[in-house]
Amino acid sequence: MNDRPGLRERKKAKTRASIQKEALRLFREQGYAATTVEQIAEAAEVAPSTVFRYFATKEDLVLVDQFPPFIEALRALPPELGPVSAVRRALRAAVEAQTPEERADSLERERLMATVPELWAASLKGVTGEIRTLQETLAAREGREPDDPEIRNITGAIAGVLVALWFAWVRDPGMDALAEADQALAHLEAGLPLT
Amino acid sequence: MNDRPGLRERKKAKTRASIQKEALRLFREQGYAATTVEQIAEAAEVAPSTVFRYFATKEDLVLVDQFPPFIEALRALPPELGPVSAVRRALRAAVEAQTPEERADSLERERLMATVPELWAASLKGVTGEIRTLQETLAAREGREPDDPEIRNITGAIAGVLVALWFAWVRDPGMDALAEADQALAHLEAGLPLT
DNA sequence: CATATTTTGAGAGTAGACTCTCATTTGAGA
DNA sequence: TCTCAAATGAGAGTCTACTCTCAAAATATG
Repeated sequence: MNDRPGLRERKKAKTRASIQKEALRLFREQGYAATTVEQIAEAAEVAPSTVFRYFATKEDLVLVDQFPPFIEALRALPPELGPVSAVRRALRAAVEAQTPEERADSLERERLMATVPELWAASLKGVTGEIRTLQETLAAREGREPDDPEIRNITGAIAGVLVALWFAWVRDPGMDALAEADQALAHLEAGLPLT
Repeated sequence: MNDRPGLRERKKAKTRASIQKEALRLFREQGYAATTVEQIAEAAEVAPSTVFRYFATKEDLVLVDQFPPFIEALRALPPELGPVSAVRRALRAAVEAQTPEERADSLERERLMATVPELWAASLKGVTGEIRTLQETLAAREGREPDDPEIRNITGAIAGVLVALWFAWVRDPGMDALAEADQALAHLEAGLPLT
């Protein structure tokens, strides 16, 4: 009847974290495809079969959910706000809710994913699901069907603008991603004028 | 000195087409992952190793470049047109230049690519390059740098809207993809109002 | 301490994409 | 028809993600 997880649970969490950490390091250093599960197991000092006990597939070693906080922030915003404006605020809120450490970590991970084609590819299944969720959430805010073409276009445009920014950021890591994202969404909200 | 390719070349083209055709049929009927190269070889009445002589990887059986015609159409349009409007016309021009057969074929292919995560992932490297090309082309039309944030946003929004439509179309193959694309771009051009 | 449960390691096994080799066939050209 | 080069078939072989089994080790519990 102990709140604190027992030794067994703590050890499991540690093992899991260690496997994932080593995997990401190897992926970064030598590429996704070129890294075998065996190497990961060895680096994490664990048997290969243990890796599969923690992560069903190799791809799962990369996938992480940072999306729910954003969606929750979005759902919490009043529906009077337009979709783009709401996304803008939710994004800011979600980022600001992270500790600096979490933020650095997720930036590194995003960077890794965008840099290594195999990883970007591997994360794709998740990304499309996330965009679909965004679409459904925006639709709900406006009291429309998720497949409403206008909602679909807006969702697509938001995602497209952010992904384009993501790629630009990868080429120039110096930029302030959050500020740029805010500006980009503002530009989108204004109807994408060429000034 | 015959213009017409010799028997050998014609046979090769035929074999290649036959392999690809059977592969697409099997993918459609029983799924991509569930179809083995061996089955494809058998259906095309060819040895498995022959399949790999024509297509370096299983993924290559699906991937195709239809992008250049579109970009050329875009480059040919007068720069007075706004970016979105130009893309709209170029898209229409590129599609209309296809024979009905080519069109049906590429729709089928697109469908497979959007449906099967491995393929969508495999085509990703190409897609990102294409979007970059689009961005550069639009920038040139406007006399701007390719990395101009406004150009980047517009390019991202166009791509996002079209990709969102693509996915909607996959869920509902009945829709007229070209007409919908035209409408979606018109909506984008109007600033994505919610009516 | 003793027993029950969970987790792990070791390793054998499967499937399927992809490679290589070599003998055989087939079309090209004189 | 004869010779040469290219294409093919047959099949053995590799690589790696992923599965399964079972016994040993670690941990929980009384």
